[in-house]
Amino acid sequence: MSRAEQKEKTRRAIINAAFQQLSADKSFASLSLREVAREAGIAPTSFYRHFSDMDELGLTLVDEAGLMLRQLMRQARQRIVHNRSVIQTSVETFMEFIMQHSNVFRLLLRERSGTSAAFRSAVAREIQHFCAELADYLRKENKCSAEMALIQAEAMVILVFHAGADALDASDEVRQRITTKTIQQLRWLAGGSKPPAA
Amino acid sequence: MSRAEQKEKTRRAIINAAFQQLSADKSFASLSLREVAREAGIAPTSFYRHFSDMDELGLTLVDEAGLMLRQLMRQARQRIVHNRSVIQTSVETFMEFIMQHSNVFRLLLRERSGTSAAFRSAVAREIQHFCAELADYLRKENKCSAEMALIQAEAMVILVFHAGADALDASDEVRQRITTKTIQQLRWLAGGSKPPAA
DNA sequence: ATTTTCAGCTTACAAATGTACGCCCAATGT
DNA sequence: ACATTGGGCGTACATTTGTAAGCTGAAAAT
Repeated sequence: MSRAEQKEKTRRAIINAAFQQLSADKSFASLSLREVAREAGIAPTSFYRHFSDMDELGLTLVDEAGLMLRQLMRQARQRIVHNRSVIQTSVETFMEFIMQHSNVFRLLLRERSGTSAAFRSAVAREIQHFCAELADYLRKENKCSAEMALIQAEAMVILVFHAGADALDASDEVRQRITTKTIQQLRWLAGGSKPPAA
Repeated sequence: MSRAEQKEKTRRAIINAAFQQLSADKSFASLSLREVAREAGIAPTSFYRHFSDMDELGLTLVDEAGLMLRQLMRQARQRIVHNRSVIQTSVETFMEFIMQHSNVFRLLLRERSGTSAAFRSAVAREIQHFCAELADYLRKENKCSAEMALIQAEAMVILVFHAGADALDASDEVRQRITTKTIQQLRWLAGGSKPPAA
């Protein structure tokens, strides 16, 4: 194996190790360099060959999470075409998605209001992308102003993300109820802004 | 000073020390027993005379935060009577409140989706109280079902809390914009549910 | 073929942490 | 007046942490 390939491989091992350790009971902040190195199967000091410190690793994780968000958005859009309710389809897709990538989602959720300013703004940036895309869709669909569309999109994203957070630790049955509830909430938001004066 | 009085005094010193150390860059999880003890002006081992461990202290903090939430609710209600818009008054009161008690609010915000299950459920309980009170108000005001009122209240609380989180670290000007935005979002929610079919 | 590069290792150390153990002494109980 | 209680302290120890220094061996460059 070439040297570059090998290096990339261990780099991924570190990233995967970090994601793996992120669970309901373990936040990124509570993760230690040594733990990650152990899980990745390398010596603690070898970590520095790839990242200058844990923060740099963290920002990489946030970037990866951002990629996943975009993937989610695409997936939701594809399903919308040949289905009934846009909102219902989107929320259900979202729920499926976060169950599959729960640790990625947990990272975004926690660092969104976490202790590191760098992390907070990195997460905020990713979520802004997400909101902007949704706002664009809403604007075209509802013919409202770009400003209102963005405000509406932000509210929707907050509600969906929050529902996701609750759903992560819930049973299938409770998750179904959360989904229904969220759909209702989004419908209120969507309905309220459609007619500029009605 | 009586012994009981003295004990209560140090207990409060510990609690205050903990709240003091909670800032934008310091979560409860990243707080160490020794740090708290140092700030409170006692020896590390004296901590155990009041709390069996940091978790017990944490739950106490959450309880205190819950008390403050109820105080906030009362304060908002008082102002509503002799003012114009209910939503505007409430959101503005909320914003003022969290600026005054930012560390208390930060605790609730972080532990809401934190790493300790005990904390999460404790915070969830406090927020549920808050939602229930609001839902009660909405039900009477809007004559909608109790179930819908609760779902609506939950959405509102999530949005307001989230706005609060953003506002904490923002400039006065940005905070004003956040306030306006939130009011708009709540109005959509409120408007959507008032007429059961319209 | 020889030199250079560099990912990964081992060893080492200082700092911080949680907490067990036991002493002290002033408020309380008898 | 004497005994007990209990809050606060100092000491001590095992762990865990981040990271500095230096070695090794194989891939890459010459």
